[in-house]
Amino acid sequence: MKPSPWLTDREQRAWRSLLTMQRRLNGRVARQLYQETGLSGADYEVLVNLSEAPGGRLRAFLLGRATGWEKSRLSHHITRMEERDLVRRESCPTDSRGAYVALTGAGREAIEAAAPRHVGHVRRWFVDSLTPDQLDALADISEAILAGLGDDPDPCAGPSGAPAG
Amino acid sequence: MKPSPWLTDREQRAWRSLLTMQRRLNGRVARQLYQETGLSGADYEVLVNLSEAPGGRLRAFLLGRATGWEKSRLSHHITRMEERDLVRRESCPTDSRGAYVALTGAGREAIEAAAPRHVGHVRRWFVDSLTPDQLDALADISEAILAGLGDDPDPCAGPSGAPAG
DNA sequence: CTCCAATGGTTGATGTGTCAACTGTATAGA
DNA sequence: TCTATACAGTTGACACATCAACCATTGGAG
Repeated sequence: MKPSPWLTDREQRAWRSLLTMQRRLNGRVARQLYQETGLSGADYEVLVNLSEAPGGRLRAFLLGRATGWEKSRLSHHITRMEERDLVRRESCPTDSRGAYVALTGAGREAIEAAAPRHVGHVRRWFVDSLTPDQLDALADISEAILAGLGDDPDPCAGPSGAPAG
Repeated sequence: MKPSPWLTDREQRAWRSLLTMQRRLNGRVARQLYQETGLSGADYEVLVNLSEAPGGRLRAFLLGRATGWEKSRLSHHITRMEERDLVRRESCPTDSRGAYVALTGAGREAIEAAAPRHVGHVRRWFVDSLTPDQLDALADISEAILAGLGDDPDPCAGPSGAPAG
C-alpha cells in the first residue's frame, strides 16, 4: 500500500546523523557565543543584518525576509532587544504602516565585538572539520534540499497562499 | 592578529546554505507532522524511543540520553505529555530515586499512526532530493563535524565535567 | 554506623517561538 | 468616491527550552 514503510540503512544514517549534527553544532556555537558576548543566535542574526544594511537600519518586513522569521516572532524579539538597548524602532515617513529597525550605538559595538568570535567558532567547529570538496558537496546538498522544498518561504505565506513576490 | 577575519566565499556558501536548509527543512517536516497528527517533533522523538524500548518504557535518564536532552527539559516535556495522556510516569522498584516513562495506549496509537507519515515526509523532502552518493557524503560530513565537536554530549555534562558513562 | 559526594529527578523563573486575532494604512476595483 | 482586500506590524495566550536551585536516594569512605 505505502510506497515504502521505512528508510533504508543508508537513508537512515544520513537523516539521523544530520539531525544529531545539527543539534550539537548549533548548540555549541550558540552557547559559546552567548557565554562570550551575551548575544543569542537570534540576537546575532538581527544585528548582522542591520549592520550590513545602509545606515544600520532596515524596514521590519525586510529584516523578517532576511532572517526568514515570521513577523510576530520578529516583533517580539525586537521588543526584547529594544529593552536591552541593542536596537531602536523608528517610524517610516513614506509608509505610515511601516517601521524601521535601527542599530543603536551599543548594538553596533555588540555586533562588532561578536562577529570575529562567531567566525572563529564557525571555523573551528564547522569549516575545519571538512575538506574543501566536502564544503562544496554540503552546499550542493543543502541547495538541492531547498529546491525540493519549493520557493515559498514557508512561515511568511498566509492561508491565502499568495506567492511571495 | 586573527588567523582569518572572515569566511571565504566557499566557506560562507556552505555555512549559509546549511543554516537555511536546516531551518526550512525542520520547519516543514515538523509543521506537517503537527498538522496531520497533533504531535510536535519533541513528542515524536519521545514516543519513538519509548515504542522501540522493551515494554514500551524507559528509565527517564536513558530516555534523556537517547534524545540528547537535558533532564529538566525532559521532565517538563514528560509532564506536558502526561497531561495529554500520551505517556505515564511509573516508579522504579530497584532505585527509589528513579522513574520510568511508559507509553500509554493512546501514546502507542499516536506513534503508530504518526510514524509512516513522518517517514513519508522525510522521504519526500529529504531523501528524494538527494542522490545515493549525496546521502553518503552528507552522513560522512555530519560525522566529521560531530567528531570535531568531541565526545561530550554537551548539555548532559555538569560543571564537574564528569565523563558520560 | 555516619558523613558526604554523586546520581536521578523535579520545580520555578525566565527567555524564546508560534498561533490566532487584532489595529491601522495602502491600494485596487466598482 | 466608496468599499473590499491586501499589507505592515503588534499583541496575548500558550508551548517550549534553559538555567539554577532544590530534594531524595544511593553508594562509598572513614
